[in-house]
Amino acid sequence: MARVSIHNRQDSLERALHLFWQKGFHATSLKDLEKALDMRPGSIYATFGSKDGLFQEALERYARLGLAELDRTFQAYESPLAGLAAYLRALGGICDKELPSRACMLVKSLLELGERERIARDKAEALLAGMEARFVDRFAEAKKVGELDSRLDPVLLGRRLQAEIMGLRAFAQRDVDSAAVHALAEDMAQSLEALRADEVAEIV
Amino acid sequence: MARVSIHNRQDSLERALHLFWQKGFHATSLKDLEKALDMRPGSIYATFGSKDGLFQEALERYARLGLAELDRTFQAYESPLAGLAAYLRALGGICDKELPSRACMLVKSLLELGERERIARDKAEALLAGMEARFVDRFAEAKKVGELDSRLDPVLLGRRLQAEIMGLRAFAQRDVDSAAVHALAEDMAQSLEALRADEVAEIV
DNA sequence: GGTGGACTTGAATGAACGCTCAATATAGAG
DNA sequence: CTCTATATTGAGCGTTCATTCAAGTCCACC
Repeated sequence: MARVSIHNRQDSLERALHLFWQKGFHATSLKDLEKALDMRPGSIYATFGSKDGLFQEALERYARLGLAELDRTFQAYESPLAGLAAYLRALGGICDKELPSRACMLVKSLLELGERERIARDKAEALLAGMEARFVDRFAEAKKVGELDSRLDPVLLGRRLQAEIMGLRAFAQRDVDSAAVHALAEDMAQSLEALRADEVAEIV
Repeated sequence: MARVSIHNRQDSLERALHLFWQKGFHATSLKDLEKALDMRPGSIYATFGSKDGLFQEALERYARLGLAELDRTFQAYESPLAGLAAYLRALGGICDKELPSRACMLVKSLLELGERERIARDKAEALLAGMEARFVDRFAEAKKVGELDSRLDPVLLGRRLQAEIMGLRAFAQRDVDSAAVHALAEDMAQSLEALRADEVAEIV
């Protein structure tokens, strides 16, 4: 038919995600994107529509990859609580990885975006709600299999866990040493494991 | 001598703080500031030097007010743990107040600012470290008066508390209802109170 | 080996950005 | 009242912003 594209859409999106995650929406200019994607403005607009559109797709990709990692961790542990604790401990090693940012991109977006970027902001909120639901679901599962005391509320626990993760990653964004982040994550993981029904029984 | 200023520096700074806290550094333009401060660019630059300079002063003011409120809460409670729990519960009502943002401005800045605004970023980090130190100090005090088991580490507890607050306020930034935030804060407060030495004894 | 059509290019757009400075206004000192 | 010192003004600086589009490029197909 016609000329074939020299760019892989997924790959371009991955590079854009890297940049947006690192610098945030406002601080990432089209110049930056042109360089990172090795595309001229016309191509970027033909492919993604607008800077906002590209950002929203990047957000979705970020959340999709994050959820996949979450599920991978959960599937590696039969026990829901153990899976959640393992996820927390894995987050403790976030300083040792080479990432665009140690903070969660959804939280960065939630805090950065205002009324003028409402659509992207709402998307970030929705994606965060989706992650929260995943946590809630695991706690509900833990309750079902008797790991969790029946008096505990999975919704509250899920929110609390998400809040702890947000805090952990915001803390990691500071220029602190890796050991401190590991210690904090370990502490959170232990609190989580302390919810196990047989242990809770002792203090109720 | 000469013409007297028609603007109160503190008042101008307060208005700038309001704007920066609400919209963040990048999304706040000089046009916005001119309107909010009712000052023309020349006056703003004569008074504060630059947009960065104004932002840094706003950050400092924010932290100073935040620390003052912290200390006010602590002084209202003889027991360190009770003071910390009260501060958490007060944060639970953050949705009911009219604030520029429900998220912490220091965290917003930490997540938003990059290499190009390094000075302001470092300032935000330092101010966060200062708040963390305040929490650590209260936990150390709790340990000293025997409220806290001697095996617990005040530094870790302080960091954990700060992380929880960061998470709580990031959660509150989402479009959730006030009751959910109250419940989350209450849950965190109860975890904190469960650290009381006499209760810890039961599970150790 | 044209030719059609999708992809790419990059100069150009107007708007918005942070910021400057010569001009102006104003109040106290003499 | 005049002079002087400082505060304020706002037009305008050069730059950068996101975005557009006419022109050019290249491949599949006839």
